Amino acid sequence: MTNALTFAALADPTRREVFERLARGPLAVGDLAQGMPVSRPAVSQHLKVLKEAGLVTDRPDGTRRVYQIDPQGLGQIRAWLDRFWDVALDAFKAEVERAAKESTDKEKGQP
Amino acid sequence: MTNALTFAALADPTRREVFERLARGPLAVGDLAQGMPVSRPAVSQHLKVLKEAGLVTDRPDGTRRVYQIDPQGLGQIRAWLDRFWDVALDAFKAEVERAAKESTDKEKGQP
DNA sequence: CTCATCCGTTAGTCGAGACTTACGGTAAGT
DNA sequence: ACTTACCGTAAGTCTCGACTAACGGATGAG
Repeated sequence: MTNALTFAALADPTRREVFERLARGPLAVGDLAQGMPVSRPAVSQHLKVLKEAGLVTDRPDGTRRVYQIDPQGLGQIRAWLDRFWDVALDAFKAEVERAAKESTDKEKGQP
Repeated sequence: MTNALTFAALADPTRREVFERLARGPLAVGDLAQGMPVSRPAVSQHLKVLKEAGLVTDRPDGTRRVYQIDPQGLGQIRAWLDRFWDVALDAFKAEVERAAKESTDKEKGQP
């Protein structure tokens, strides 16, 4: 159950903002923190969490450090999601039919 | 961006455990809390969060209350995921090529 | 009409984590 | 060599939320 890190990483709004910005293209930490409501070290800490979750990758570029999206983390969530997708739809469909049946029973006065 | 509630809901391990149990079939709160490491009120609070996130639905059954999976919440995440899936793969592919080019440049001594 | 069962809510505690400030370390420019 | 730019990390503060214990409301059985 290693996807715990991935869910925890995407739970924070600031971290999702960082991630969505990186989705538009690779960025250095300074450029990333530019225009964000938090300080640069805060962004750096968030990037560390995202990296440990497999959501981003970093690469040194001189004195700068460029971050970029890593599909691996998204793959984790997608795999988890697909595990429940079909069963969730089936369960919901069954529930709708059950509720409909109960409703008709109520109209006729259930024996 | 209403999916904030969904991500926050799935971030907690206990809540994911509850959700995964419900994926195997509808359950009442007591049966759900049975065998879990937390108290019944804790489970009840978690169910409230999951319900507000659109991940579960509840239905009264006498003095009991049966909870069941709601596909809506999963749909939220899936939609969010699909927004980044293609662009993430493309970005990663471009990065791989860029790294390969840099590697060959280093071997030949980059002009 | 009790009595028992099942559940949600409130009050209160406690630990996790999000943030800032300050610091040290590395690479490029002059 | 010195300075500047850029970044990660350590220390400290503070808010949020996960949890338990206790209470109150609603339903079914006797």
